[in-house]
Order: sequence, then structure tokens, then C-alpha cells
Amino acid sequence: MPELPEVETIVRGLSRHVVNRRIQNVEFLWPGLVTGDAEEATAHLRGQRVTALRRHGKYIVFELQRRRSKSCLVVHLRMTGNFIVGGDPGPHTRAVLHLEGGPALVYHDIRKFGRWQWSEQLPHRLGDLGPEPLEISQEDFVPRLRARRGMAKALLLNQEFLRGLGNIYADEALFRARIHPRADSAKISKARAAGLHAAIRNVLSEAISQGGSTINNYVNSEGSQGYFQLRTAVYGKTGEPCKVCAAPIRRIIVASRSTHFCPRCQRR
DNA sequence: CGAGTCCTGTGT
DNA sequence: ACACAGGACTCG
Repeated sequence: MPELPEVETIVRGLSRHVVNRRIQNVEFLWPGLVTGDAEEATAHLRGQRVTALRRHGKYIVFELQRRRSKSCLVVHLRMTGNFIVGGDPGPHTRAVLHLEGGPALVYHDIRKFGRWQWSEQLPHRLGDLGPEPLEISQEDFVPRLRARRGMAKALLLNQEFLRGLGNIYADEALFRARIHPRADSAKISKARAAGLHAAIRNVLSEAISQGGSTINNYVNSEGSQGYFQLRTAVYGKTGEPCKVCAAPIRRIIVASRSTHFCPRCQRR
């Protein structure tokens, strides 16, 4: 479900409830949630103090410490994972994280795609991720984009290129930059690549300020919804008139994902 | 590259 | 009954 803005919203909402608190207990209601053995993970997590909570692309990293030894709990929400502070467990609750002196974190995940992983060091996978889209400079982004070839949309979805973009914000950024989703990234002009850099920054920061997008059932950690879905220009707007030129928005498949664009504003 | 896989729910 | 869903891995 969540892309960078939704994960950022969740992390901001969770931080004040978890940072500096100690994990009292973890209940895995669906043992497949955690990679490895659930009992072993529970034993490791009990008694750990959460020293920091960070977002790394679409990953949530709980930094942990017990005495001198540091470790971390890495969570990826995938399509339908979510944390609610002090919520009531329901049919889709997969885990409950009990914290000393604070409300429990209830983890829901309808489709069971999300994963929790405990480890002593940051998993290598996180090291393979590309830069944060809101941190990379235009000077670094433009040559990085033009050095790759393949369809622009596929590149934006590739977490090794940039970490955090997903289907909604990839479509919205390409629309704002007037780039066809199937455009070859190597052939995008420097000016247009600079425009894409700005478009990505703008769409992500606007979405964060709106608390992310609530398409189906996403809510933030306090249980309220985001509002950016009301502002999308192309995502989920198939057949509706383009806000700029009034041509009907089209839906095609790119990189095996449903892709929305304006055939007039985004020419190949 | 695309297709299949992991899952469950919703809308047509 | 079927298509589709905010993700990402594995395979051919």
C-alpha cells in the first residue's frame, strides 16, 4: 500500500510513542510475518529499548539497544501493512508490539505481504537501495537518470534507482514533468530530466503535507486518513479529462503495473 | 523485459 | 466469475 509519503506519515506519527520506550512483549498473531522463527524474534525483541525510528525508502527501521548491544527491527508494509497506535486488534491484526509506559502498536496487514525482520545489523538489502528522492541533488539526479536505459516509469519504480517512489507518485511525477511513461530514460533531455527531479520533489513533499494518499483503507498511525488522493492528476483518473489539456487520461500497463498518463501532455 | 508468486478484499 | 489493488522477489 504505502509509498514514501505514507511511510513518512506513519513514522512521524509513531515516533513520539515508541522512541525511548522499551519493548515489553511482541505477539505474532500470524507467525509468517517475521522472517525466521517467530519465537526467536520475540525473545530477541523483548526488553529492547527503541533508540530511534527512521524511514529508509519504504522501510521502517526501529533502532534498538539492550545494554551495549545494538540491533534493529526492519519493517516493510508492502501493499496493506499498517501500524495503529493503541488500536483494537481485529481480524487482520498480524502482530501487537507492547511498549512499557505507552500504548501498544497494533500491526494490521490484510494481504500478509508485509514483513518484519530482526537483525543485529542493517540488512544488506537496505544498502542496495538508491538515494532518498528528497535528498538527491539535481546535479546528481540528471546524469544518474540519463545513464540508464529502459522505460522511465520502470526506472522510477526501481528502488535501486531511487528509494521510496511507488505506482501513484511515479505516475504523478511523470505527468508533471510531461514525460511519457515508456520514454527511454537515456533519451530524456537534460532540461526535462531536471524537470522530473523537481516534479518528484514537489509531488512527494505535497503528499507528505497532505498526510499521504488514502486509496482504499490506508490510515495514519492515529487512525485518520490522508488527502493527497484528492489531488492526483492522473492516478486513478482513467477516462477523465486532463487538468491541463482536457484530453482523456489513458491507462496502460508498464513494468507490469497499471500506468496512468495524458497522451497529449506526455508524448513520446 | 514480462509473467508468476505471495495474499485478501472490493467492485463490476 | 473476473479484474484489480499503494510492492517486490524469482524466474525464463
